[in-house]
Amino acid sequence: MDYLDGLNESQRKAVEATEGPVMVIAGAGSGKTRVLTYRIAHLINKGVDPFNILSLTFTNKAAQEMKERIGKIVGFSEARNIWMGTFHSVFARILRSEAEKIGYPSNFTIYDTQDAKNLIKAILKEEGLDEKVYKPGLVLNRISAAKNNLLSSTAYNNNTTIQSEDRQSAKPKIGEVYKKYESRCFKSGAMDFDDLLFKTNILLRDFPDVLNKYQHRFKYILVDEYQDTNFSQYTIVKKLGAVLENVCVVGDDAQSIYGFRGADIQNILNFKNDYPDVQTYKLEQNYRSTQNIVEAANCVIKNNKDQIEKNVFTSNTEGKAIKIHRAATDNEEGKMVANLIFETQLQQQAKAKDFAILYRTNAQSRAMEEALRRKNIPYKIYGGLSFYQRKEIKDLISYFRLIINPNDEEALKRVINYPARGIGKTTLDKITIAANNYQKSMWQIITNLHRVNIGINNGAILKINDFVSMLQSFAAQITSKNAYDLANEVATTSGVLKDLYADRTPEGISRYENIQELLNGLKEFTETENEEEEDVTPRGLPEFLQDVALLTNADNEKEEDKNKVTLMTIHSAKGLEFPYVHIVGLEENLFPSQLSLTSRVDLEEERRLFYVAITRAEKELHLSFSTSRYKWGNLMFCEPSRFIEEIDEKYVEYTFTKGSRAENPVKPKNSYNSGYPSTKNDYSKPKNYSSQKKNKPPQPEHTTPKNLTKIGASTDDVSANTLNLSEGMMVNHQKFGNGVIETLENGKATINFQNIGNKQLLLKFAKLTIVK
DNA sequence: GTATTATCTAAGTCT
DNA sequence: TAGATAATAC
Repeated sequence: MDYLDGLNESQRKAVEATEGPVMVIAGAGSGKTRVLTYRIAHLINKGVDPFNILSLTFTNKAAQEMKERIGKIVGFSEARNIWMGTFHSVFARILRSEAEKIGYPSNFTIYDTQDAKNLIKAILKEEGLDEKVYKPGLVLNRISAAKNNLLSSTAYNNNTTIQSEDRQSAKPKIGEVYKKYESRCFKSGAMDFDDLLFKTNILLRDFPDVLNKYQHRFKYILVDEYQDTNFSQYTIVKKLGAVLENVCVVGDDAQSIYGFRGADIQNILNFKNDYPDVQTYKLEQNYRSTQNIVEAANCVIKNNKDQIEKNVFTSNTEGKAIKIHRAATDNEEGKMVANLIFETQLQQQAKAKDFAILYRTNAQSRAMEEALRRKNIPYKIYGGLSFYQRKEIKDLISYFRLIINPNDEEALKRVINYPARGIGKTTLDKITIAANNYQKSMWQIITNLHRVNIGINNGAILKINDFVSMLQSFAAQITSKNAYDLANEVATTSGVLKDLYADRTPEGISRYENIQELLNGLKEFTETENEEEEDVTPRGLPEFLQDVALLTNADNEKEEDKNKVTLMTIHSAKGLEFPYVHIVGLEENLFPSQLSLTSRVDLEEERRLFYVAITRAEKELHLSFSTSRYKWGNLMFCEPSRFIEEIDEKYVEYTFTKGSRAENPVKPKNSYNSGYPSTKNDYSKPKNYSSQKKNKPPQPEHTTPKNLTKIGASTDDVSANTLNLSEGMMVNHQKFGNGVIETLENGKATINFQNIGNKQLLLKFAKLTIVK
């Protein structure tokens, strides 16, 4: 089999060891995907039915790409039958066909984080709990962690450790919220992300026949990125593989970066305890990166304690030194990176798609975007708000969701009064209370208003009835119309299109366009008539909706986005590679994150994150930091990240003089290498300013004038206003027109406007101009 | 009941 | 600074 010839010794062994438990420890860039691909292809060539292979990947995109690669070896008609996808999407699919067993409808809704948070908020309100104490995000995290450890709300409430934890954090009612949350989701026929795994576990635990069925269906199980599985996922794999034990896990403990999501690095460290006769293979040769990059990554990771011993090496060329850049502000950093990319593009004939800018937090993308835009460098951003999470899209999709599952409470609440149809807060509150009283869903209440009097006045009842019959008429068309036609009908009849069209502001126009884009997507979906599947069922709305909630931006990359600079968080860069990589924002409290500094475990995860970031690079790696940065609206000083220092100096090159403070960081050519300072961490930052304090720092001495005005602009304007104004002055306000200042004290002014009389304004917000 | 305006608070990573 | 929510005006 000639496809095996392209593999090295250990890769080949890992591919050929098809029977029994196998663990592949794959260093970064060591051809892990290759092994997985060939292993599956090899199984199929050996006669294994693709339907009997379950391959769990970390993203849907990875699954898609792998399928394509396997298809090229064994043929696409075979490859498409493999069960392949993320844990979430594969088990969502299985849950749909088995849902009734656990009391769910097969058309259950998948709640995304937004939906889940909204539900938590509603529950907090009903329970009279203070949102400031019980922060919805935090409560949800707690519930999520519980589910990932397979704790139901009952188990949560009976667990003394957890209860005392919650009491100690002054949030003893989280357990009750969890209980309500659980039952509300159930009543709504909804599962959140964690439920997809949690309920799968319930299914496999309580229904031995189902477990048995899947144990024999999935004769071969492969799990990619095994180091990032949580207990819930681990248990699923363990159970499914318990009979045949053909479980192959691939991963790298050094790249475990999802601890916050419950991922347990012990799963991979302890794999051999679970399967004593495991065959272990280590892939240690890196084919991706230059020697400098590989060695730098090794330097960094050796600072961590817990790890499986391995020696990642490469026979690639030494490559260029890793460049370290300093900037004065976050915007400067953006400019600098944009300039570097621009220059490299010219000098090395590189394409835009060869570059990636990686950051720790999504908020950092803004400065990068702006700089790239100014230089006309095409870019694309992953993460942040996905298309499907935009308000207008979610609104329309909520209609779709309701058509398919009318009990979906979060969808109902979103659209029952959007566009405005006179069903206000009071009415909604009454419905909610009734739903809770009768233990029914909101939909069940509003479709039975003629039977129970819950104190809604007749006018409102009429409006509700209109809404209900509109939805019912949509639902009636579900089989007769294809997804696009029905969606169009919904968008028009519901008034969503009209409402968005009426808004002619630029944002409004873009919202309208987004809806159009969604409809276009649906059209395409409808027209690609299941060409791959044998059965030619027309694709309706239910099929489209099935796992929209699980889609991310990466999953629907457009053709025109192919040749663009990639901007993403390091987390989402996992598994990817780029010739030129810029890691930005290497500052203490940002990377490593401030929240990680108190525990060794968290700090080690940050370090692994840095390791992941470094090892994305093939040819060139640039690290940059800024000496000041906006945070929560304040300019703060930053210290360079400790991670920079962890790389041996022989692999790096500073593009500025560490001791001075006057370098222009944009021009690396003649400024690097000139004299390292003897003291560590001396990056010319004034020592008396701690980045913890929210002091307003002095202006950087040698930044460009342009930048200076930009930093100071907003604050200066305000203070100018405050300083120059005095009582009796005539000022102009954008909306209120001209008026005379009557009083003026601590940032507040009472102004007598000619048209509307007295008004109190905060000078911080009011954009006043002096008339005389 | 709805639309506009003022005020508050938040930015850690993802399915 | 922005988005979410509370307060206020209509």
